Amino acid sequence: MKMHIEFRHLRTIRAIHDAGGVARAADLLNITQSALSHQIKGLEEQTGVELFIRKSKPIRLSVAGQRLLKLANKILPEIDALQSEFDDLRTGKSGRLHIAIECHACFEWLFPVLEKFRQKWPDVDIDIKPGLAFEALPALQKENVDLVISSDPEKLSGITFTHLFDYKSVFVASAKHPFSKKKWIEASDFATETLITYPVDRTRLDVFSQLLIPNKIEPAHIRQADLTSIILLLVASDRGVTVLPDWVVSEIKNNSDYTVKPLKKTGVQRGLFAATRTECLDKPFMRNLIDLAGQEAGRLQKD
Amino acid sequence: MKMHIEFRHLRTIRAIHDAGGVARAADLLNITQSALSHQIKGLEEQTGVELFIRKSKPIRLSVAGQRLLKLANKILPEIDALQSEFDDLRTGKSGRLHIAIECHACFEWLFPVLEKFRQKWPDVDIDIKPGLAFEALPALQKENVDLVISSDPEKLSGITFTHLFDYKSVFVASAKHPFSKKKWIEASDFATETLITYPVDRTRLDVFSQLLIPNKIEPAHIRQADLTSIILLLVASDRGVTVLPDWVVSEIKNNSDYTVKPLKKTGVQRGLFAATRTECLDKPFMRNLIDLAGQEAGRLQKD
DNA sequence: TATTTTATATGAATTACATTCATGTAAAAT
DNA sequence: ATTTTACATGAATGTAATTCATATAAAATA
Repeated sequence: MKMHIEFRHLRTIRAIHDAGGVARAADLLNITQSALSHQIKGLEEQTGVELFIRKSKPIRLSVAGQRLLKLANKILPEIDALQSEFDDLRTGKSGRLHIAIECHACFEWLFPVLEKFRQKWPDVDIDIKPGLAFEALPALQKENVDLVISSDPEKLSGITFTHLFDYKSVFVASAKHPFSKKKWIEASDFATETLITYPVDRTRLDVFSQLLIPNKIEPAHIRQADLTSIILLLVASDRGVTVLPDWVVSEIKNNSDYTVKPLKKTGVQRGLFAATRTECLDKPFMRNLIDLAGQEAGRLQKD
Repeated sequence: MKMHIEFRHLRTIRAIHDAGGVARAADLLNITQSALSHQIKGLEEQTGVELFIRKSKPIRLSVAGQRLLKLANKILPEIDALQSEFDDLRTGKSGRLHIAIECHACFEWLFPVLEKFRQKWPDVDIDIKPGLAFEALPALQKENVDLVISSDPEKLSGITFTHLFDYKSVFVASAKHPFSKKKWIEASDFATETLITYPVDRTRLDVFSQLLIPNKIEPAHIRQADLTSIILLLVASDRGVTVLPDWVVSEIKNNSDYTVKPLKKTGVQRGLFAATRTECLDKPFMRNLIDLAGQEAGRLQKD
């Protein structure tokens, strides 16, 4: 009889020990006594050792049997634990939420959202994957990430874009800057300026994608800074100008150090979207994250 | 499809991960690709979670799949370890050696034997079970113990008695004791004496079973001591007399503090036996223990 | 001690289910 | 665009686990 040790056998050993006999164990396992008898016989042949002492009548575990029982007691709870982890995954109590962000400024509002989220869904594995500028949506399709924050919804099979909020890209300069007298800023105005941006690809910056590239304008200089607060510091000290989402500058709108102007006469309006695999929208935690993001956006807009 | 997580699945997950794909894993496991495909599909239905990401072409483990892999890497080595432990048990490299001793004085020569044995068979679980005076042989039959040291071989089914050595039970008293003038000691001589014995049942003491009980003699007093050295100390200071195996007293034979006499004119000769379950004699470590016991006995006799 | 009861073993039949075979489908590579 | 590679799937097959019917043997009981 060719046969491996299987979980069935571990359950059997445990049951025979707990129930104190094959017949009672059979009841416990909803199986016939005969099946168990065959089973342990097969197992003994497989392993080559006697697992039971058959000289007394409810049979007892031999030394080898006790060793096997020890393993059973170690292993069986682990599968049970695994199953309940899987249950959590299935019901959406736990899961993976790896995020790619196309829009760099979004960190500003995303972090508070994730903080709230983390408290509500402690079992969800949250991570932000950097360095996925272009590949963010393919990565989403390939399940390398689970959420992409993007301003450019595309029609992609299996991917759903959920609108979070709209914002305007606005020009920010020092209050002393000559452009403070202008009503709005045109693309050509940048030709003589030092533009301060996040250190990411141009295509991910609204000022380029919406204004400078279409108009084929190149700023006089470009300077990069990681953090929004650093950018604003540089701008305040007149080391350059920048373009930021309106909700980022809302806090300095009434600060006399800065001047804030719309881009073009009409302004540059953009939307922000949460891209997910469509089936992931069924997961409670994913819906909840999108809800929280919307709420946080509303809060920012009000300021 | 009703199905449990089985070791097969753990091996499969591991193989798919190691080989980097279902087809290669199938080779590794000497099974068809189709079988694995069915297998993992069944497993996913059972567990209720997707274990693989099928959007890329060699399929990759999902979060849940990685969790399962972790369990596989934890559990699979444990069965391998168990199997090799079972191999040791089967070949007799390891095993259980629980000993019951009917004759209390036997500790004297058994301990050095066990010490040698322990060094040669480090994987054998040695223990001495106390409190099995009468029940020693039934316990042996029921596999509660594996070796009984006994002076009274019986014909019992499945039990083999191996002769270890013969010894004489001899009378020991202080050199100042009046009996030092006697050629030998009779049962009736004990009627006036304080007899010092091990604190065990009379039937396990040669002086009673071979001399006093058959002759219906009761010593004047009985005093008990655990250790042979204590008994000899008491005897030396003339607090009583005792009866011990000759190999126990060999070391004090030429000591002028003691007088040693045979029991009865003919002496009381006894044999010592190792009782084991017959099938256990096939085990190398059991034969070796009996050999070692014989050797140790020879050494004691020479003194 | 004999007898009944309880507990396990076993051979044959059955059932369940894992595997294979043949083929389809879809992603990567050329 | 086409070929190649990798996985999926339905039906058939084969194997092994389970059941059924019954034997055997140890404990309990009378």
